[in-house]
This record gives sequence, C-alpha cells and structure tokens, in this order.
Amino acid sequence: MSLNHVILGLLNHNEMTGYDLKKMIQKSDFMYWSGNNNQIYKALSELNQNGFVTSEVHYQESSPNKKVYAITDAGKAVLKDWLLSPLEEMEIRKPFLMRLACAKDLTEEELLTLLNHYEEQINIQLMMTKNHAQIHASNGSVYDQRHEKHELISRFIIKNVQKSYESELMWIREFKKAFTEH
Amino acid sequence: MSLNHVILGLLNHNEMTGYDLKKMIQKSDFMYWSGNNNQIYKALSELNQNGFVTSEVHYQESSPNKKVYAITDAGKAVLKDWLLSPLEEMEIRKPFLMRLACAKDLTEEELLTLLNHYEEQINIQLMMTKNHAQIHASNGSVYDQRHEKHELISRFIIKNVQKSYESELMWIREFKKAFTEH
DNA sequence: GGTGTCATGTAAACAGTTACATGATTTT
DNA sequence: AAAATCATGTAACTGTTTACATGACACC
Repeated sequence: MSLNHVILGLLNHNEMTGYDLKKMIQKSDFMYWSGNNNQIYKALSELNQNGFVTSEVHYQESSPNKKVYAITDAGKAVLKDWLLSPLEEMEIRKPFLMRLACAKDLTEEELLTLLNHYEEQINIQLMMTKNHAQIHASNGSVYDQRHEKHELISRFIIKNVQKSYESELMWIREFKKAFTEH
Repeated sequence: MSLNHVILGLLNHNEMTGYDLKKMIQKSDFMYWSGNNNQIYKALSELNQNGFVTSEVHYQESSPNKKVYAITDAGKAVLKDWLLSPLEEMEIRKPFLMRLACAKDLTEEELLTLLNHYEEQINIQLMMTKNHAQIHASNGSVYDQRHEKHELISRFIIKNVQKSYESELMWIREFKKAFTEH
C-alpha cells in the first residue's frame, strides 16, 4: 500500500486537497499510479480514519467546497517508518520486449518498422519529460526549493527518468546497427 | 490482455503445458507477470474456447496427466495482428524514486544508507540476470536457436534488461558523488 | 520424514481502471 | 455552443495475487 505512503509524503511538503494530489500524481513522470478519483479519495478517507491526516473543509462560492488535508504527527511517524523499511524492488514493464520475443514469424522489414516505432515512442516520452522538467525549473515546482538538499533530490529524480529513456534509445540504435549488418 | 498474446507467442515456438508456461514466465527477467496458476490456466482455457490453441491430454503413470497446448492458425493470425498493432507504452516503477521524493525529513546519513541499499539491490538484480543469461547461453535456452536472427533477438533482450540495471547503477554513483560533495 | 518437482485447477481477497453523477464557472 | 477546470465521491468491472486442494514420486 505504497500510494498511501506517497500521499503522506506529498502532504508532508504542503497541505493539499484530494484534487491537488490527483493532479500532481497524474502530471508526474515517475509516480506510477493513474491518480484516478477512486484511488485517491479512498486513500485519503483511510488515512483520515487512521488519524494520519486531518481534513478541514474550506467553503467557496464560485467553486465546489474543498477538503484540505494535512499530515499529523502519527502520519509523520508512519512515513518515516516506511522510508527506513526494506526497499521494494523496481519493476520494468516493456511490452516492446514481449513483442520482440514473439517476433519469430515477422519479416526483417516488419521487425525494423517495429523497432522504428519504438524509437519514435521513446523519443516522444523523453521529450515530454524534458518539457516537464523545464516547467518545474521555471515556476518553482511542487516542492519548495528553498533548501539545496531538496533541490538536488528533485533534479536527480528527473535525471533518473531521462536516463532510463536515453539508455533505451542507445540500446535501440545498437540493435538496429547489429540488425542491418545482418 | 497482453498475457494471452505472449502465451500465443510462446506456443508459437513450441507446444507446451500450462505448467511449462508458468515456469518460463516465472523464470524470465523481462516478462512482467507473476505467472501464477490462476492467470495461466484461465488464459489457456480462454484461448482454447476461442479456438486459438488446441489441447491434447497426455496420460502419464508416475506423474499427473498433462494437457499439451499448441497454437492454431487462428491463433497465429491473432498473434500477428497484435505484433503489428500500436505499441503499448513502457512503464517504469521505481519505489526508490518515491522514497527519494518523500525523503525531506531524513538526515543526510539516512539518505546515504538508503542510496547504498538501493545500489546493493540493483547489483544483486544485475548479477541474477547475468546468471540467467549464462544458463540460457550454455544449455540451448527456451527458444530454438538454430536461426541466427532469433539468436540475435534473444541476445538483445537480455542486453536490454542488463543495460537498464547498469544505467541505474551509473545514476546512483553520480548521485552519491554529487551528494557527498555537498 | 520434510522438502521439492510435476501437474491442474478454484476461491477469496485485494488492487486498479473506467465510467457515472453533480454543478458552477471559465475558456475556446 | 461545446469543452475544460474546479471539486468530491461511488458503482461496476477487470486484473492480479495469495492461498487452498489433490497426489505420486524423488531427493537429502
């Protein structure tokens, strides 16, 4: 149940509404949850029931009312426990590799177009993260960047995602080269 | 429903039982399904009902009876349709990055031990894939490697997984360096 | 005598996605 | 006039994992 932990982590930066959390998770390049309503509002009510967050209703005229959530001391303790607990393994899901493994009956031409499609896709994804990174860098980002330490961390998180794509592109080029040289 | 497609792809190499498929998927470094019974036997009966595979019971004395599944022409057509259809996007799930993003209140020491744990974990995973690759190379592997083309493909699939881990290790070292140099 | 392999299957629980519902305001 | 933003929530569905059930044989 890691999403609950991440929500605590986000609320540890700033108090927020469910809607804010949803947008943050959906925009992020490295948070791997869809950020749909069901997930987030359920997680929040669960965290609230356990006393890990508090919620305060803000009445508004022109827009619907908000529930602003804030982390409690109990929540901070749970967050820290998680941070120091054994690390979950990463998962790489590359449907392209599945296709490659099943490509026995494809012609060399078909295989090359598949590879080219993949290269294009990864290129697009890389460009998107670079775009997001620029936006982050220009307008202050989600996290407060007054502290150097935290700035370093967020820079390296973005770098990590970009490196994953760049490494993939390098592999594709190597593969294409090996493939065209029979 | 990509698992069904991959099962077709595997059966396109060799006819097999559900148990064989299960083991293959569980041992694989790049197939991202757990390969539990429920998934595989359900998928097989579905493929069978749709006429994409046939099943033949092999009676055995000392072990339980087998159902050997083979791909049909209809199954081959479905497989090829999938191979030429639009590519699904890859997903990278790195719980470590989630922790980093939530690490605001950790001390620099705690953060460094987290990083070291991660490095160790990735190192272990890399070594495991290298081990698997050796086993594959020595005893003929799952796929028949009579054809050069296919040998090239399986070599590059393994290379892809390894490169993902190596790129991660490089990132970790870069991060540790940047971190210790304040 | 306990664990592991071979072999198939089901039940229950949990996680995740899509789609629905409401309703005012702002943008295209 | 249609679509998007703000804002919260639920229902139905699909997908995935864990655990159960059976039973012979081989290995340590």
